[in-house]
Amino acid sequence: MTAKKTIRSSELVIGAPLDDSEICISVAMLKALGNPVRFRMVNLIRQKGGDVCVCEFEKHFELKQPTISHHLKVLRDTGLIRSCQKGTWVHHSIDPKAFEHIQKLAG
Amino acid sequence: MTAKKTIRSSELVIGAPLDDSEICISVAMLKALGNPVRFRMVNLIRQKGGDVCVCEFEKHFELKQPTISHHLKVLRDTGLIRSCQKGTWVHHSIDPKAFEHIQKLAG
DNA sequence: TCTTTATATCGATTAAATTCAATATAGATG
DNA sequence: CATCTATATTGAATTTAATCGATATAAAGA
Repeated sequence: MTAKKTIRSSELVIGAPLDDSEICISVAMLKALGNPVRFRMVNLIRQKGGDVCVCEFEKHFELKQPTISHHLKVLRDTGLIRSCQKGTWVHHSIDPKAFEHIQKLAG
Repeated sequence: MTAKKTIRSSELVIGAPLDDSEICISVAMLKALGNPVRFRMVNLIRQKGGDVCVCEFEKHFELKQPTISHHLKVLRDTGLIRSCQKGTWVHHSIDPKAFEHIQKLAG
């Protein structure tokens, strides 16, 4: 269940009459962040100021590479992070729009 | 896995050096909201302005009463809502502190 | 106190998420 | 092009979450 559509930016708050696609995207984001591994990954990227590669995550988490890769994909698919390939490495950074979106929801 | 402890209110943002209990509480909140049923429940309470009873949820969701009750418990245990018994009915309302917390995390 | 009504809990079933070994891919380098 | 290295994908096993029927509890009213 991926959610790649963009959504309107006004009145996007829990409590407003949200349509199904808005709810679907919002829930996907919150669910993605609502996992301890992924939360810590995002925390790490923010601490590092962006551009963290997969091998860096492997150092910080006692998880195998396919698992790291899986979680990064979930974060990417929900729009929380962006990935950019630089040679063999892939650098991951935060997508600020997603966090603005969550802020509005809670606001 | 419940998370009822209160947490410090300064610098509580993803990207700051969060300790385990802060992460645990934050993740529990996000996970609770990251479910379509619970998201819509919170949405409904906010739309109604608070004080929604279980039977009201039963009208809006095609779920049996034990399931509704279960989801409300998850929302209560993570601090997103508060429940207050009035006679036989139980009224549910938002706990604003939880939403401030989420806003800070994303900010 | 007996019954009714609203909500909660328990136990079982089903569905979904997490994890990893094995394998694939794709860029870099010799 | 052969190989090495970083990352992705696949498929299977395990764990966790969602759902519901049955039943319990607790307040209200007859």
